[in-house]
Amino acid sequence: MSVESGEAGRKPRADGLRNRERLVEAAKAGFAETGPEVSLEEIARRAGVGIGTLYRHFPTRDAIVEAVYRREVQQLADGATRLLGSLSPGRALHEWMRLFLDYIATKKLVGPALAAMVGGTSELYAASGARITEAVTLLVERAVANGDIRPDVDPMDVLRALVGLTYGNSDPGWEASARRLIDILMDGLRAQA
Amino acid sequence: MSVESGEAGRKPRADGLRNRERLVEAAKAGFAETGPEVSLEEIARRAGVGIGTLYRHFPTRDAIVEAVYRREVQQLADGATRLLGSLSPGRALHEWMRLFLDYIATKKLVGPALAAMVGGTSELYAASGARITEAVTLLVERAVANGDIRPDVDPMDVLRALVGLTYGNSDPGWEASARRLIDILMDGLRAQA
DNA sequence: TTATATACGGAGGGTCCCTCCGTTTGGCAA
DNA sequence: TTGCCAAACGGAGGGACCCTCCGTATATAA
Repeated sequence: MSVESGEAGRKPRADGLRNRERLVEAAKAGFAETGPEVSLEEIARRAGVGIGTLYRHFPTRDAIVEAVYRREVQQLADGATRLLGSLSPGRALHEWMRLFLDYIATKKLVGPALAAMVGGTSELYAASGARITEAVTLLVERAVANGDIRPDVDPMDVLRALVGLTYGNSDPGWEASARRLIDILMDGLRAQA
Repeated sequence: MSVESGEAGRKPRADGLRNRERLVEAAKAGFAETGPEVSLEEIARRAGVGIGTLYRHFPTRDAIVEAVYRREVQQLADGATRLLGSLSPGRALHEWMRLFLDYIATKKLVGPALAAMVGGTSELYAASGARITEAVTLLVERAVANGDIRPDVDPMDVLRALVGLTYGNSDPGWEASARRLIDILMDGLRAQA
């Protein structure tokens, strides 16, 4: 009675947080190596935890897929500000595009899993789309302001180009080719009109 | 030595053919009711045969999916000539459009399963597309020749309209709505320019 | 009718899903 | 520090599914 009945109970246990993190990491690796159909027991094994622990943290398969996906998007968005902190805006944009490739490689694996679910996929994609848009807009605006790239660049065009690059992927050697195209794209952006 | 070494061996056993047919029928029903993830054991159960029999006829899941799909397309294409044999060309076209709806309802279930497979889907779809195109072309040409519909109708437009009708399906009541639209479409086709 | 190639059925071994519950451990109060 | 106990752990186990293998049954041809 005397205690506030809010839900700010005790601090979450350190092992719980650690295992959750390990599971997401293991799931990401599993999706990348085995594909979206990787078994949950395999993920638990990779993470070095029991299957029960996996199910406590992620009651459904969708839950862990979403966790992986959300984290990737978050890291990609955070990557923009991080790169801007240590590089010139132009180089930050260039590096971020490369980061985008890794993101797509992950999304390519996670995407089908999401698509296979009934409903539920759109909000997740929409939310992630907004974050990515913010990130690329920030990068382009800074690069333009710094004179690193031509001023008539629409951030969304850059995003479209990046997404476009990734179509027709899944061939071996695709990623190397996409990296070369990104370099070419950057050359184009740097060329003052 | 004295016998031709071709592969025209003995006649296939009647029970083998019968069970194969039952399996395809059961698979179709299973896809329709349970969805593309229906278990192979469930299909065997529906067909009233042992699981071993299913695997002998269809060594992979893909094989039975393909069998169902191919048969549906075949039946739809055959439906065109069948209807032309018993109805006026205009009515045959109308009935065939309705038949198309059932086909789409099936394809909608089979399609995702095909899409989920890696590769292999395109040839199947391409082959079926050609058959459907032939069928609709035949129907439209006959109906035009008979004066049942206006002469400036491109068969492919009819096909596109039919496919278009089916977008945004999977809602309850979709099929009834599509049927009404087909009636309206036919009225439009009948109206002489 | 008999021989035999064909086809049948389902037991069985392996994997996976998910739940349940006895055991362990980290956070916190005394 | 110590001890309590909520929180977290792990994995056995039941059920479903996948697929293979092989003994049994039967349709066809001679």
